[in-house]
Amino acid sequence: MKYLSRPEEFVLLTIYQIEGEAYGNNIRKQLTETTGKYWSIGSVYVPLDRLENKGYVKSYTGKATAERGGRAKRCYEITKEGFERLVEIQNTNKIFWNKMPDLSFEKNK
Amino acid sequence: MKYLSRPEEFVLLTIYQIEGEAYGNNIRKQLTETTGKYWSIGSVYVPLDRLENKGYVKSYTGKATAERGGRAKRCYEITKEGFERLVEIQNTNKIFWNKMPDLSFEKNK
DNA sequence: GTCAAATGTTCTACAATATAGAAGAAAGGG
DNA sequence: CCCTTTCTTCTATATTGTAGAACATTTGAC
Repeated sequence: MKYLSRPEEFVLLTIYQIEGEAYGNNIRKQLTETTGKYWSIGSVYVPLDRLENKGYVKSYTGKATAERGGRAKRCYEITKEGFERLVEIQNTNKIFWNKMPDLSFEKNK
Repeated sequence: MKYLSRPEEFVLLTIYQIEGEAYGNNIRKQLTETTGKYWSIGSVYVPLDRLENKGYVKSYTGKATAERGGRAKRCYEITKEGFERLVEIQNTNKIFWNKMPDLSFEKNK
């Protein structure tokens, strides 16, 4: 097999979707909002590191212009390889899921 | 967080999709066919066990009527809890992916 | 200046999962 | 019987998940 894990997928996808600078804290907030679930610090930063090691994202030091203090941001952008992974995941999702009806509807039958 | 892992998701979904008896070897063949990738024995059976431990599937001993000998099959069916998980995954996929254009197309722009 | 608050990241560590494949079990055909 | 086929169990290592303490940096208030 060898797909990205779910957390890696969601982090990667979030970087792709965020408009403007995508950095750890930011990504974490977005994930919390999108999923409505709690994301610990580690469950964002660790996958981020691993994605970078695998070459799917690369980082640069963000502008230190924080609204109210704060440490320098480490911003991420997706690489070509990372993008290709996303395409692959999207295709896999299609294959597995497109044949499925809406299950939350199905449930009530 | 706490979603099912990818392998668990795919195995569970495959059980749902298979018509007739869903047992390990069967599921493995189906996964290979669906993804076009190699699935080792363990990468099917281990998630299966874990899904059962978590109560998302339950098993029963299948009919020993093999076409040409063979050990008794252990067949699986999805439980109510397992189905609810699938619904949840489908919803999460929707949230994350529905806003995305077709990336394999996007790539060529 | 210096202290507290705000914003971010690094690091560590243990739990859980992924993944491969050797070995074992059962049934049928010759 | 024994070989082939079909199928599962078991085991073991590598990789990921997940949480949060600790640390770093900047700003505003006084």
